[in-house]
Amino acid sequence: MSQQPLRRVLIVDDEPPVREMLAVALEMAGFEVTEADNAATALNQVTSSIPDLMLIDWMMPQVSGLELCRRLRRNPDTASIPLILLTARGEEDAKIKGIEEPVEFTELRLDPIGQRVTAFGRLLTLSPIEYRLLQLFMTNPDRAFSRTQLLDRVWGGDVYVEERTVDVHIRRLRKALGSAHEDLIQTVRGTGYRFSTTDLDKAH
Amino acid sequence: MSQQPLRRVLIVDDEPPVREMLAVALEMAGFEVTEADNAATALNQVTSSIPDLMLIDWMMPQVSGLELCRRLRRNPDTASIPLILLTARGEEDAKIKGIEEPVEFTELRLDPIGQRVTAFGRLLTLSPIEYRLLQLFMTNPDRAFSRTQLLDRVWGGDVYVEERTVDVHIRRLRKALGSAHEDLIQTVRGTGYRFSTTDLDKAH
DNA sequence: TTCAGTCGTAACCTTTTTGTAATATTCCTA
DNA sequence: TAGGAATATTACAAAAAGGTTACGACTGAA
Repeated sequence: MSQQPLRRVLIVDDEPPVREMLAVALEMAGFEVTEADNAATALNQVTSSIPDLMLIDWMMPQVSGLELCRRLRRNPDTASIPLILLTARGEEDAKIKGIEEPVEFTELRLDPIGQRVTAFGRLLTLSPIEYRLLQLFMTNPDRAFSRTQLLDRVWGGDVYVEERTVDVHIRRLRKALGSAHEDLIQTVRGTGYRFSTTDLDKAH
Repeated sequence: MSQQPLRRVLIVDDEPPVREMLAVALEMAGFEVTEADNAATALNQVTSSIPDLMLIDWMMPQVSGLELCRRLRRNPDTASIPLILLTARGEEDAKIKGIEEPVEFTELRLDPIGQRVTAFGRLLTLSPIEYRLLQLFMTNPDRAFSRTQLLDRVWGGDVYVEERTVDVHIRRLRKALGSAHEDLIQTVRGTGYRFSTTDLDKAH
């Protein structure tokens, strides 16, 4: 590799580990890396210094990668930045589709486009955090999340709130879901919470 | 975006949709894209034409992305190609480490993603310590652990608890596993415990 | 500015988990 | 086969974890 004119790369990804991995790989490859953990920060950074390339995570809370691309394209100053959307693999595809397609379990339906949740066809009222929590859960069923993971992925990596605060929001979410669906949010003792419809019979 | 000297990009990914997506994005960004759906093909292509950058999927059947990187680094001709390993998001990391594949022995199944254990398909109720004990055992079958080792690896190195306490938890774990699986947790007299499906003890 | 909706925390309550000690059993070997 | 050592079981009180509720601080819209 003779020259290295493509120097500055801006990575936009809400998940620190992924960002870190990419950053390390790119730095080892000789690039100058800047990071942003959400679309807003990225847009901000871009105005002050135009990178030569942007790596953008498709799935991000609040403003998705796709939306970030649109905004960049809309602005003449940033319209010509080469963009690479980082998508994930196999099981992740479902998650990506999860942005555009409704997810449904046992009459509980989450519509990511309209950002609405219905139970038996009736609209539920969820606060923003409750909605994002539920979206994370429903797009990752049967997966246990620690409180820290939930904070990272629902609140965002840069805020500091008590872990116990998660419990309170779980409580609020359960309450909002109503008796018919509240047990879909299961407690994983010693760890955190999990969304699951398979309530395998307890052996005893 | 004045010049565009970094032209040729080789994408190595076994999944057509992901490859396609990256290819389209890169081509729109002005790059010249070549594709390979496995490590062998990639190595082959690289010898005939050295790309300016390679995007490599970490998780590929047969030869993993990481292994492909090593091979490229080993060869002086390809050692200096900038590489970007495409990893998936958060949860994938754990899978790469191999922690997350479900483990199963004789109808006893432990699912690390959901943090659940089932016996004959029915959910078992395990306390956090019991779960961690079982996970250690099942991921290290046929290996005897001393009480001290168990304390270190399940409780963590910084706590002080009596060694006898391990016995109590083994008892609880066996009980929770039920008669069909309790003997999988074998006592190694004078040493500690072991998880095994083969009962080699009888010989002497 | 007011009002309703959200949030994060602290406080308090309930349930589960855990560590130990005390007591039974089982093993081995003298 | 008896005795001592190593485990298995049980019971229980303390500690930890999670559930709930209440409340003050914010935020935005009216």
